[in-house]
Amino acid sequence: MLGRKSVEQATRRATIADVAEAAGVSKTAVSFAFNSPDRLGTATASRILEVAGSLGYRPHPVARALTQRRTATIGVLTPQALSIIFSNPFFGAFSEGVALVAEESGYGLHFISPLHGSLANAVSRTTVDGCVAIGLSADHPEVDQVRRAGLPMVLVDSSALPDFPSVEVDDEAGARAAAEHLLALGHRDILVIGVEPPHPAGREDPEGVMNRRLRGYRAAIEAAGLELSDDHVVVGPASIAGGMAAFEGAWGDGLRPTGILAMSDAMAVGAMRAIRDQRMSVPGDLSVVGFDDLDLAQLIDPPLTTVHQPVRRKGEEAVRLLLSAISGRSAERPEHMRLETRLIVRASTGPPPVPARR
Amino acid sequence: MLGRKSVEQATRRATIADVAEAAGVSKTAVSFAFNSPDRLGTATASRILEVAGSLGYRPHPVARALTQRRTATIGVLTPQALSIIFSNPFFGAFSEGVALVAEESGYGLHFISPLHGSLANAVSRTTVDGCVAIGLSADHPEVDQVRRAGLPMVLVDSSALPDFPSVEVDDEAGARAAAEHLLALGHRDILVIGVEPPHPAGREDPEGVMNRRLRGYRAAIEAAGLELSDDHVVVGPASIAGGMAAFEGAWGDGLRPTGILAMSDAMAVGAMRAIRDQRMSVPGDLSVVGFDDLDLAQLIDPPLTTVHQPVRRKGEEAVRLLLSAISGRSAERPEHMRLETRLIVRASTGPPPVPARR
DNA sequence: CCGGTTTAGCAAACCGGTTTAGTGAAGCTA
DNA sequence: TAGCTTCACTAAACCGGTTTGCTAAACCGG
Repeated sequence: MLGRKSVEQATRRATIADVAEAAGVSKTAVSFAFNSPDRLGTATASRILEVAGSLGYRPHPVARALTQRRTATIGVLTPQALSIIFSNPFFGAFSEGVALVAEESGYGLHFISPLHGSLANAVSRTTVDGCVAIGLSADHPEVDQVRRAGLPMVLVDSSALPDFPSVEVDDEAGARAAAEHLLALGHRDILVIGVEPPHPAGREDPEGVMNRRLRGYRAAIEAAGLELSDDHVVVGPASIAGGMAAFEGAWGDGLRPTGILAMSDAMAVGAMRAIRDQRMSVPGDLSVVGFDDLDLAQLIDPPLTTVHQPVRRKGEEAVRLLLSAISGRSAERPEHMRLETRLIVRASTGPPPVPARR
Repeated sequence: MLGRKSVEQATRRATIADVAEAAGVSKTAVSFAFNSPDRLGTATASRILEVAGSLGYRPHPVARALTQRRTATIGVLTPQALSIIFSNPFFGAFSEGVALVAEESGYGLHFISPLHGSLANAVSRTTVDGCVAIGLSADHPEVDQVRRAGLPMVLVDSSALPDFPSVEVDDEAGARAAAEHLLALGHRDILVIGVEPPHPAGREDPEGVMNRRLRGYRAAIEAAGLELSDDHVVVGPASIAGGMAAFEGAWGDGLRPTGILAMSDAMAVGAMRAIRDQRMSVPGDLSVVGFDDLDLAQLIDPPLTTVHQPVRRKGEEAVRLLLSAISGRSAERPEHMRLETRLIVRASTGPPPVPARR
């Protein structure tokens, strides 16, 4: 019975014209009854609503969005497939911040990934009032398409573009602090585990997060009179598995560092797991420093020394900037926020082992 | 300069009529050029596309959605605010599965939470082709609204409704296996840490996940000739903090269990942390069993004994069912899937300590 | 060179709402 | 009781596309 009923309703959804006819009024009146009841007589308004209810009428959201030029939705642009993104705890924390501000302002969230290869393509099919792009390199062709579409956008963790507002953190200073910490403990042989840029290799953004952090590491290392050679920088996807693979690769190549600088907590955790698999201990044999300071970092054993960045707040601020751009009350010049990072020392770092075997 | 340019474009976005006029053709021709170029002469089609490009024209997605009656978007309905949901690793894994299937079918993802209190309200404002609802109790009034709106929907982890397809797991069997494991190890005093239903308290769903798992635990305990008293069941939000608080509360009330059955991995982790704070060890002093088997479970120390459920696959299957409902090729009767659970024994469980103090 | 079929393109209707400009009746002032 | 407002409501235009039905020209075989 229910089944049949729902089939009938799926067949033909009630429209505003149906309600108008059933109630013996104009479409305008029905629209008023829903949107500005004070423009109607009390009796008429409530009768219309009643009729509408009995017909199961709901204003069609798409039609409404068309006339109001507003979808009450913001898009989150990600450089990778969503199925990869959602397994990344960093992204979860970021989304938390995004969701918090979006929700309290009555906006829904739409996640947009490079559908069938092209982000621009995906964006142009999508019904949003504006979007937050995370980790998009600024020279991406997609960015230009968005610009031409006239869609408000805020960039997070991208090299800043003058005409879009942006939110980033002081990656370089954070990275430098992490490296200085290891150096101060006495480490001299340091391996950097970097996050692989998701973009099709080749065009690499010199202002991307990867390179900014690398500059910080390198600055500290060179200030100590040492050198960071290219073979001491390995990369992989920003995941636990990626961290394991990166460490195992380097170890297999014969590298024997005493300290590891990982560009994400997830990779640091992966490295720690790989280290344990080699029957070595953290921080006894190797020290590990992460980046992000996710919940994860305190959770594991030993708790991870890492560079804290306000991931959640990045999401919040990005949406705030976006909402003000959408409402048109944005400043003359787009705002560029740079948030702080700081080193959190926990138990995954210590002095290097006394040189026994080498 | 760029700034001014983008302002101008934001002022007035090119429409299909603009392109038609500039190219000296009809709106129809422009539409054809984009959607079925073979209905136009090759020269005309490419000229139109060129003109469109120079004007920065993109078909307006909302207008397109209106005529095509399709938004290429599916909604994910959550019972709690998104800012809470995204911090839950269970949800991340579930979303992964959802995203995987949605993306490969060309659908975008829209997350819908109880905006301003009402989920139904949020749903009716949202432009989606169908939705996946997770953890919604079936007697929710929202469900009826969705039914009346004629929107295809799939229920996950809800008590199944006959006229909506659904995906669930065998919670009861999984819970029973977990309890039997503790009992077999010799535990006699067991504390259950349950997930608090997110709904406004009062109306509790006897077929909800919480109660299904509780039945499983209870069945095993009673089969062993013991009893699970009400004060040995504590609840809290399904998070690490919730697990800590739940254990601390019970301990503070004087309970001294030797085994803990937690209804989520996150709560189990929280309990383990609280136990360590009390200077006790897992599994030496207390054994802990989780539920879900997230990545988390293998990551922590000691690795968590837990009930595995195919979280990610739940997301995948739910979207598959939804897509077939959307395309109208759904079966006469909605399909109800029940996936398997199984106990994974790791290192967080062991025999109870020999009775020393008591 | 003729009737029939393709081809290329257009005008108008349509999707389902919102909004503007206006109309007739009732209420109020003088 | 004329003239001005206010009230309750409506017809028609509009948002920006797609789709249907049609026409005129080009093509074709005989």
